[in-house]
Amino acid sequence: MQDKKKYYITTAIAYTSGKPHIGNTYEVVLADSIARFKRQQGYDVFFQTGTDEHGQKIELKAEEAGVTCQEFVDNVAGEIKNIWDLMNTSYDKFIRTTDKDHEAQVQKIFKKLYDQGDIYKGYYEGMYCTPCESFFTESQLVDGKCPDCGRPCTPAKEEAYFFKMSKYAPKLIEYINEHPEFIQPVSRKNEMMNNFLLPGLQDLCVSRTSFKWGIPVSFDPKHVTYVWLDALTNYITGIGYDCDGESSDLFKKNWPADLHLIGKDIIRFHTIYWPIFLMALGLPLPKQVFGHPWLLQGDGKMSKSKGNVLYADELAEFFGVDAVRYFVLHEMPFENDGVITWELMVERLNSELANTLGNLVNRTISMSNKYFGGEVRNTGVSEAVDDDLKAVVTGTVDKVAAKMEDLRVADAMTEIFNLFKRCNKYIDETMPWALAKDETKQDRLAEVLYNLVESICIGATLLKSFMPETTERILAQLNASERAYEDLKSFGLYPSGNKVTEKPEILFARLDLKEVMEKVAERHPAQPEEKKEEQGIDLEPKAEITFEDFEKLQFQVGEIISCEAVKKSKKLLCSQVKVGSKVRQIVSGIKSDYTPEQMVGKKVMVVTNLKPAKLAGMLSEGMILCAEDAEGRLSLMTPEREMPAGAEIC
RNA sequence: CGCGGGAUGGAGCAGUCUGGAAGCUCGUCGGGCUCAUAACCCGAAGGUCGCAGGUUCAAAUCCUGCUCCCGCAACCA
Repeated sequence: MQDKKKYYITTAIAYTSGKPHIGNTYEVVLADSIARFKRQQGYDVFFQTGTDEHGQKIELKAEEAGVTCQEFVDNVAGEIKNIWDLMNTSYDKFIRTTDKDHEAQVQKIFKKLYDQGDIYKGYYEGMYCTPCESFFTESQLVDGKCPDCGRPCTPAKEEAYFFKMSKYAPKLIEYINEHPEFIQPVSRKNEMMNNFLLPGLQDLCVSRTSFKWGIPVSFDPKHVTYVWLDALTNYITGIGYDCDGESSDLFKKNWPADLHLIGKDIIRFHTIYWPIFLMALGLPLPKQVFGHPWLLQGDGKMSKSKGNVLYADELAEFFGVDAVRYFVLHEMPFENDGVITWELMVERLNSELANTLGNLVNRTISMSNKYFGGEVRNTGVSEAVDDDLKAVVTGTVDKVAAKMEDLRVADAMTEIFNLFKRCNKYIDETMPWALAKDETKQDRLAEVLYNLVESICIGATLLKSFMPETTERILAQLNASERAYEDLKSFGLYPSGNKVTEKPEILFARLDLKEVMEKVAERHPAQPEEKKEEQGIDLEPKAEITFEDFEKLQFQVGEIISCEAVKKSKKLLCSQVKVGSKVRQIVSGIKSDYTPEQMVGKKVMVVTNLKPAKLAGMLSEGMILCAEDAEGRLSLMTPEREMPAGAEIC
């Protein structure tokens, strides 16, 4: 037996800052369908996924939750793994970046790259704003001042390690040009080239001193490894890479990866930084990186109060695991983002899964039982109509394979469902119920049912990569075993005389949209707004101040003389405000609640001794005060009686 | 001129790279059938392919300009 060809596929590792929603889950299901299909085709597949567990954000989240970082990530990683398992994903390895062997390897890699001169110690050189504790580049400054607070910045340096990206850029450009299939979809390739590679790469900061939750730099422990060198390397450490040359057999067999499946948002890191790291380590580059689109939630923005945040486990509870797998795989286009809503889920489940597939299996089994006591016989009494059915059925595997080769998973599934639709049509063409009434046509009737059962077996086998459980359920009902991949083009392998189940089980029950929506509403009651008003709004109390502190503030009535929207900004209005005899300019973030026309003529409460600042390049001399409710709606504070501009508020 | 994505029959999308009869699913309407989960099969209606120019024998597709949406970033003194 010759060695099977290997296929190493990875997903991006999920960040353990919280429970993954359906969009995150989509990626691993997509990878799973590809991995399963490759296995079915006879590849020796290794499928890795996992979690990315370091960083400042996790440090903060853990602190909020009142637990240690380790406890926090253990918890979330467990949750992620549970969802991956629930979705029936067949990963071979679940790596965590807090795994000891990963951490050790990252330290070695860091050291190696440092020793060979690719990583050097340098400084964030930039303009530093002391009060804001932030660095800015020259270009970020507004009139040479801090874009945040408007105060002057001073040149400063902070120690950090950098990776010399530019050194490898020419090699990478050459590689990408010579391997057009490397970046998928192809449209992304130009984006990377034009925006990043051709203009010249900046060196990448690979360490931080501002937080602790990370892998320490072994020779300089006040630094921790910053995300990319830590996270991206999971693809090699997970299969046993060792940079001292002691790599495992698993690594030797599987590297380079055949496919990194990632979200379109991190294409840059996977097609530029990661290949360059690999070049520096002297390793071959992955064969392909596919930046898939996103699965968005419909109904406007994702919002907990609207009750429309979708999680895989809850969807699975409503619809079943395979229905959710079907949905995310089938509804996701190749290049553009897909949409998921409860309504669409129900529609797909009813029309494709229940009507087309479930009903087909059900009616076929029912007829076999009704006419032949469940026995399915191949009588050889064929007619011309059979030919097209057989052609479609036996031709499907190649079509599916072609689509999968291009990673067009949704299209591959459509091909399989075309097979099932063809079967439904075949039933109408042959009208078994009519044959049943004719004594002389019993053998023909048997043949028709045999053709159907055989077709369904082939279709069900093809479905396995996408809906593994459904495949099993169908085959069990047909009392058949899974077909070998190479037999999917051979029609007639279902054993003649075999018996199907007596009681067909409903594969997918139709759902009533209204009922589902009611259940959803029950579970996610939209938070009534009135309730909040009744309850009032409690704020985090600020530290007590003295009267002297208060006296430092000056409030006055201001009259808005004119007002216009600030270009380049979605939220800002720029008002000319008369305070006393002078007019000053104030920029405020209230565009969402007031139009410039509404503002003009209003008397408002103004903080007049606030240090002027620049907002979106506009000078703002003061602050117009507003009340804000829980939804962020604003209301100007205006005097209850007529008051002259400039009147003190005290 | 911050970055990016989008605009195709009522809804959701494909087609755009590599110009060449406008397609899919759902919905609507009409018909057929009754084995089946009121399902299945056939047919029909419905589109200025965002707007305006240009290139071409030919443009949803290429070029130019514009409008409107949506993310992200920034900003809510």
